[in-house]
Amino acid sequence: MVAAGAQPGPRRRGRRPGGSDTRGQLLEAARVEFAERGYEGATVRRIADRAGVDAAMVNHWFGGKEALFTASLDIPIDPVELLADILPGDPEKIGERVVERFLTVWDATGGGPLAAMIQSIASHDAAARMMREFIGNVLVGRIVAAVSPDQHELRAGLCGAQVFGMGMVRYVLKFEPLASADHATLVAAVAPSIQRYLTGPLP
Amino acid sequence: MVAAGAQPGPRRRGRRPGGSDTRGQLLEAARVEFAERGYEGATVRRIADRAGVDAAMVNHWFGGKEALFTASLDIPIDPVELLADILPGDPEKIGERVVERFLTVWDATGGGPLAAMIQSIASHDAAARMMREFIGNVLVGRIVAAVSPDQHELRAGLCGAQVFGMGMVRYVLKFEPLASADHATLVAAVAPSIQRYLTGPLP
DNA sequence: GTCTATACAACGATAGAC
DNA sequence: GTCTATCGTTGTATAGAC
Repeated sequence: MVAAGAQPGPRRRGRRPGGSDTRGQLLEAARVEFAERGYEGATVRRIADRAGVDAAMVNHWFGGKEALFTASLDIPIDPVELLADILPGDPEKIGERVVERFLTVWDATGGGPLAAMIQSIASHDAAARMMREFIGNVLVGRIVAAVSPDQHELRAGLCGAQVFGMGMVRYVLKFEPLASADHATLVAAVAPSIQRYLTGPLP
Repeated sequence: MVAAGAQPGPRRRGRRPGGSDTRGQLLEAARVEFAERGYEGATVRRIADRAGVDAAMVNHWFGGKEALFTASLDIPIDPVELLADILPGDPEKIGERVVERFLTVWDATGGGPLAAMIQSIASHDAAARMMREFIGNVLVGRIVAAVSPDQHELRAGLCGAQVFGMGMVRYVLKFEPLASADHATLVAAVAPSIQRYLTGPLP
């Protein structure tokens, strides 16, 4: 579609006076768009639109769509807050806190971002690599480092698989009654598995 | 639609054998392409090419790409074979057989189809609905119907979540060492959870 | 003046619709 | 088969910083 006659704001060409943070605004817009639409669904033009700049700025500042994507994944969520909520307390009940916490986070967002993230992971190796490193080194990695006696990486993978699967079935597949079950039911059902993956005996 | 070539000889009674089955060939081609490339990755032209017909046939027979997609999902895999391999034997060891069986299936395909399926589920409501019904009514549904004492749907969802998550982390995310772990290790680690979801006590 | 940030235009590719 | 829309990308002119 051609630009409509009513322009929302004729953007001037040339360098902006003052400190314009185009790069930062592109990053912010990219996080939203990638989260909402996945890697394929998000378009460079739309991200640039949201940032209020031209699409060419993506190439200028990042080199392309993929580079923008990886750059935007630097801090998807705040791990400090998450870990501060999970780690303190009885180590024998950390499985319950993990399940409860992820349910709370995903319930709030409605599952859209989770579906977008899964879609990105499944369709783009770069996204899979990013998420893999993020889960292993930051999210689950720090949990197992804090509470697991051995085999930290394997435990992290098992724990991630259980949490990921629960999110997928509940929020993406929307499989009933799991999709509508309350937190207490799911915590009681799933937490023992998480607890065993984290602190229980492993082969 | 073009009929088979005019053949010399006496006129046959009844339905003519070898009539062109454009619709069926499109379905078959669509299953392969959708499985290999996901919904977005598969193109109407390529499916039609594989079927040996013109792309316009997709519109003619199905009405569009999405309708072809849903139609192609009718029978993704053969559930009879799967269940015949899992159900017989000690009910207390069915968890082990479930894990072993899915690992074998997915190891053989290398995870590509799984990634494509996950991508389709995450990006298309129609795919999610299809898979939900397929899992609930056919795959896991028959397992819980055979071995679970109660709460069949919840148990099916929990079981599906664990299996799905394991496949996602192992084949799509490729999270080590889980991605390279042998079957025995994963069966020993995951089967107890599956077993509890299927036959154990639930809240 | 030089350099950099910016917007605009247009290109080649591709996919879906008609 | 053709048409149209849209994608990511690139080239280029311009406005302002230094």
